[in-house]
Amino acid sequence: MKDAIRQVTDELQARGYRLTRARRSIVDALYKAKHPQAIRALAAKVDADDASVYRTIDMLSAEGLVERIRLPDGSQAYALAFGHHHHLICTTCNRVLHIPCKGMRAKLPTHPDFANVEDHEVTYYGTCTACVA
Amino acid sequence: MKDAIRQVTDELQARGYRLTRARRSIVDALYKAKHPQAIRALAAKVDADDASVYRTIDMLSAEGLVERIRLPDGSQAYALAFGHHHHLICTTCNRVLHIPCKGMRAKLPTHPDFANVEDHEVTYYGTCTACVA
DNA sequence: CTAAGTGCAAAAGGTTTGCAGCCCA
DNA sequence: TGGGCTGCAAACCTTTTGCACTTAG
Repeated sequence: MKDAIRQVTDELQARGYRLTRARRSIVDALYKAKHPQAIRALAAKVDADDASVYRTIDMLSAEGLVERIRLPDGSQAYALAFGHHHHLICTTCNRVLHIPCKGMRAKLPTHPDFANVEDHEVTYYGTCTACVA
Repeated sequence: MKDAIRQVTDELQARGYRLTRARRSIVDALYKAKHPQAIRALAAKVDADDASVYRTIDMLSAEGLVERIRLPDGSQAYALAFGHHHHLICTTCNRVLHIPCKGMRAKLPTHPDFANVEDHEVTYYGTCTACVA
């Protein structure tokens, strides 16, 4: 499954970005992490300067290669972007689970002041099995 | 419609909080604002110290009297809390529109590692009529 | 009257930025 | 080799905290 990393790095090169040690390290860490990573957590475990981590995450985010997840406490975490999906977040341990999006074309909302809907984001909050003690 | 403010202040007193000038000013500003307010924007227009604004927003948030809205750029904004609803956010001007939640009991998601879902949050992104130039 | 709440100022973090040097293509 | 990136360090901004004073109840 090392292909997930290759997929991102190849894509970066294809888009004209250089493949540096710092960037490899960051993509690698994002891949290895089982859960979305807070920027500071990422910076701590990566072979790159804090500034580079911020710069790289901004870049990957802008390129749509990582997705930003907003945790219940208001902080943000990042993960390699996959297909469109929704999140189940455990309000106890902040674990993030994914559910594929089945498509909601049928029930897109309408509003007099809104012209068109381009994207959507759904998050469910609850308790994961590990936290129901 | 001054009742919306009274509703919050009365509720605060009922819960044992003191009704201070700073708190009045903050609730008032949140009410008068047509759109959700970033903390710093709020602090700028309010008759209270920054520290008090942070403390008050935290408190109101914890009491469920204000809701936190996450804008597409990752920043957060606050507004007096109403009934449960979803958001339509214009990705051009950041305007936030509300749609009442019709209830999604029927289609709550399931996941082997998740015990129960207690809450949900839905946001649609698109363009508002004012921004489709 | 008296404790909750405020303002002030300092400290603590987090993020951004400028720039000299490095190193990928 | 050259320009994109990086590391470093300083600057910047936001948020938190301690404490003496104020004030709502």
